[in-house]
Amino acid sequence: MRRSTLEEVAALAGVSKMTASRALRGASDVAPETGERVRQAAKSLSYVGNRLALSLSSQRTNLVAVVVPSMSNTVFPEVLSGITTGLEGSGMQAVFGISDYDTDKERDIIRDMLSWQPSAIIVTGLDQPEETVRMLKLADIPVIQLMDLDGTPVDFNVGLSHGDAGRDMAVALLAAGRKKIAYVGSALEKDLRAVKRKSAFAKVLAAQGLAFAAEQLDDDFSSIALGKRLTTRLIAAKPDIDCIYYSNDDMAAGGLFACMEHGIAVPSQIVLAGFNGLDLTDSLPAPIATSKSPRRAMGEAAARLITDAMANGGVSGPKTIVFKPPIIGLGVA
Amino acid sequence: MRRSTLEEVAALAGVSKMTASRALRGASDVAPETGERVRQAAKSLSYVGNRLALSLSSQRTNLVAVVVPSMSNTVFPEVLSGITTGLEGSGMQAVFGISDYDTDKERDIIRDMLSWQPSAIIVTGLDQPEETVRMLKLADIPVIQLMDLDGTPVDFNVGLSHGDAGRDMAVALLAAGRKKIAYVGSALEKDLRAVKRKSAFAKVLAAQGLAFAAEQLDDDFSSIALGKRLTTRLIAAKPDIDCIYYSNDDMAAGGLFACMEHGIAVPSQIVLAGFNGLDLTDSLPAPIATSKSPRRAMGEAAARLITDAMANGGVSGPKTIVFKPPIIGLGVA
DNA sequence: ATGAAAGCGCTAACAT
DNA sequence: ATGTTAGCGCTTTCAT
Repeated sequence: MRRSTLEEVAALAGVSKMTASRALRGASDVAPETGERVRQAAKSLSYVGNRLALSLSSQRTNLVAVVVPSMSNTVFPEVLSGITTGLEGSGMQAVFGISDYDTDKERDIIRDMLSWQPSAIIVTGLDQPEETVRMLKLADIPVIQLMDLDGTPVDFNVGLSHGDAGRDMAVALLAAGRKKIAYVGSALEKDLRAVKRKSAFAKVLAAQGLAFAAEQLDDDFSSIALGKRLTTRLIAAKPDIDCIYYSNDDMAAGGLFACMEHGIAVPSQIVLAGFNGLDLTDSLPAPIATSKSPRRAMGEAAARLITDAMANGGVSGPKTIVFKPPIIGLGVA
Repeated sequence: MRRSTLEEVAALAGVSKMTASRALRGASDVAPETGERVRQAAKSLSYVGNRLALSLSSQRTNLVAVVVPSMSNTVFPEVLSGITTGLEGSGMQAVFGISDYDTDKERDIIRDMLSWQPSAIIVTGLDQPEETVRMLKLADIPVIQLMDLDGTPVDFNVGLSHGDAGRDMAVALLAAGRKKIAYVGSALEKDLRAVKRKSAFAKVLAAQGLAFAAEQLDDDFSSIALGKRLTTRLIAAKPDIDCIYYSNDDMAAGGLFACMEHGIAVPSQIVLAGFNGLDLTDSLPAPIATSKSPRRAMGEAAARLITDAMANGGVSGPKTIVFKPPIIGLGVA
């Protein structure tokens, strides 16, 4: 069954296309009775407007393109959820793409999304290669770089400093009396923000004449299972450490399970520290320290930035929104 | 900076729009040297095609609309990930919408997605109200109902029987010698598939002259924290149970943490059973039983169904693809 | 191998 | 309050 068009609705209602168009958009200047007739006609034909035509004609899609690196880390679904919530009622609609932490794929996806003429675009992080940046600039729409602040933004920037997060965690753990700190990480070639945290953390150690007492890395993406495996390996190789800094909470949670299996008391014997502040962390059988990143809030802030920019016709407030993740799970800070 | 159009590219290359169009699509009948000139022109203008115009004109979007109830349960991101993987290289592109387990919102989102003229649509479950079903049928594109098989499909159907899953788990737990089985659930008014599992489970109990020995329910959506809270409440109220069936694995994992906190041995004293087979479950400090649902595989199967339907011009194989989730984490089955 | 004309389904802008 | 004209940027179809 071919979909019916506005023209058919108009014919059935005995009016012109324009009047039908106005009526269906709840327009101002349509006679109530005419409007009713049009709406009846539309209903009886099960008319569904064609947004391709609408957007091509009106030159506005009200689409917000969003590119995130992954869906398997719960962090990003939460961000997306924040974005959709923040966009609700604005007439804007989010469209998602996944880059798999691959900059080439990211470039292609962004190009693809831009071809749909979105009204704004949100990308993750600010470490896009030059070519991608150029595309984003040429698109001539609000560009929001989300999650990270450490770098030079193209346009809008919402996030937190991963450098600061790593630094703060190092300071906190040293303050808590930890001395022999190991690092456990996943897919560091891909996860640039984890690298930023790690480097800043290491710098604090270095300033105290310290260094990571041991390290376990893997190319796979973070997961509880991987955290468990690497931790098991780590404590076998280096049983005398008193703290482990992980690339994120998934890894740290897996680390906790490894410690439990090996009868290591957490946090008294070894303190475990991650990043994100996943909901999971407050239900765990032992506390792990973490920097609580406001994922939904960042998504909502990005959404608000866009709706504001749309409303004010491009004129807007600050281009950068800074979040500061508190450290939790370390007892008294 | 206004985006350049095909016309401008053509002008710069000194050819007609049509030739430019053909060249950029890597067309068959373009002189190699002409093609090169056009591609140069496009590059120098940073030309990005307008897919609205393309799709409106060609009457094909190659968009696959996907509507899932939630993003916070890791299950759905995994399904989406399976879909995108399965679509890769087919020229099709997935677009996601979230219904928040709300049938009205689902209807609106589906209507909205249909207005973009997708080439196919994937929705979750087959319990859509009549009005939504009518819209789906009228869309006149392949419709895939995913995750569930218990009901009457509109068109294609990929999933597993939640009734069977509940029944099988009940049989397995009884076979394992469990007698006093409690139920812990979340948001059952919304999560119809969890209800199907629960009902089928209860039916097996009834056939043995048994019933749930206790029950803890909550309106909130499933989470580890909620599972922990409800389980704590349950074991306080009814300490003599020997098994708990949960609405899903998140809840069961929380249940495990509650048991650990209260010194209850899992699985010797109480067996915990969930649903999904989340990756998390094999890293946990004690085993929980679960039905391992093939989430990525279901997504990929749906994607393949679509690419096949597109390729064969609508003619295709079976309309239904059945998955059977094995029960794991119960020792010998 | 290339081009011209027509049109996809809608709205913007200008009538009336 | 309603209609008319033009056109969004591309592809399809038919010429050449």
